[in-house]
Amino acid sequence: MADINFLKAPQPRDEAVAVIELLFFAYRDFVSDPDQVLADVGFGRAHHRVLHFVHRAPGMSVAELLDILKITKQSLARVLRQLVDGGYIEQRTGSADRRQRLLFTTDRGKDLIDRLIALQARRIETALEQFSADERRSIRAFLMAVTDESEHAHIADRLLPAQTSAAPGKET
Amino acid sequence: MADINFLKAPQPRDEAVAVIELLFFAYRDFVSDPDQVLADVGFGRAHHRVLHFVHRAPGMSVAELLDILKITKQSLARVLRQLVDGGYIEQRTGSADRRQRLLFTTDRGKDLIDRLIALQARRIETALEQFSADERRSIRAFLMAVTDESEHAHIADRLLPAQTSAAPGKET
DNA sequence: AAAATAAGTCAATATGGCTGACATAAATTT
DNA sequence: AAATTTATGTCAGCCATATTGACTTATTTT
Repeated sequence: MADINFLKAPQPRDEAVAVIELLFFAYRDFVSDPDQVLADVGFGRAHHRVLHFVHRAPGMSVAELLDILKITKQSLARVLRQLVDGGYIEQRTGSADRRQRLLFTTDRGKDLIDRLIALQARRIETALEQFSADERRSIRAFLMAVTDESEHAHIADRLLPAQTSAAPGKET
Repeated sequence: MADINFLKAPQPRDEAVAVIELLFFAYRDFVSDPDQVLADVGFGRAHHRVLHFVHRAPGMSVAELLDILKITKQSLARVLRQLVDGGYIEQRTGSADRRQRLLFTTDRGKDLIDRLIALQARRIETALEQFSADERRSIRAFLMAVTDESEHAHIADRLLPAQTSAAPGKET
């Protein structure tokens, strides 16, 4: 077997470097899954990211989206415009704060993002199959730990509950 | 605590979506660590990636590097030229195949990549601290499983042995 | 009324990627 | 030996995504 070495218990720095590279390879391959579907509708990965997060947290403001993506509003502008013009995303004036433009996916947007998520989820589900519930918990906890501490509350509050709330009665 | 939900055991699709997002956040933050250092020398993330992999597998050919990065030679050209012109990477004609230009980091290149790796490794080491050796093995195995199957031999052969061989006598 | 905020826009620029075409040298095949 | 293939480099043009900076409009907060 060629892939035995990475399973060894290496020195801390070596282990970190291995994980750095594994993160690169994993990310490189998993973000490329939707490329063909995106190209067919004339979109890129930036459109995918916007659609994904709007879908996952419907009604989010533009400012919140910018904060998740960590890009400037000028960068978002073109991509969001194309998504709105193409009928994938809808903007509604906020009721509490009428300055806000709250973002929602349309049926068309939902159809597209569902197809994109299916491609990536298949890869992730397959990768997770070999692990126990505890091991999967560790994997999720590790990825969270790699993320900036300051983002944790953000992520847990706005994104992850949206998914666990779909499976109620499943406490701790 | 706000970040309890992601630790729950969710439905397969929900779990996959959570992991997709966690991968996005983890990658987003960990690749940004070296940005300031890179900007100081006038380089970007593309230079970092090239320097990293050349450093980790000294003497690799241009073709091998392209295969790892999954970009075209025209995309690599400018970045590699700047690294060579700046004295960070050295090209030597292959002895077995004189068409090849084998790539090596110079002392200058090693100094820079060492600083960049230190930044990312600190983040990864900190994230790994809370996990046992078995859990860490699972984390590495998961990231490998997310990567295309066809890349496994490549990664294990060319990259990871270079790091475990640096700590000899540390078997299993 | 004044100041701050949310969003949008215009303009210029940088980075990193792409395709296509072509050139050179060296290795391999016939 | 000639023809072909391979490894690399290069020119030219283009596209997608991102940046900074300046400014506008509508709305909310002070």
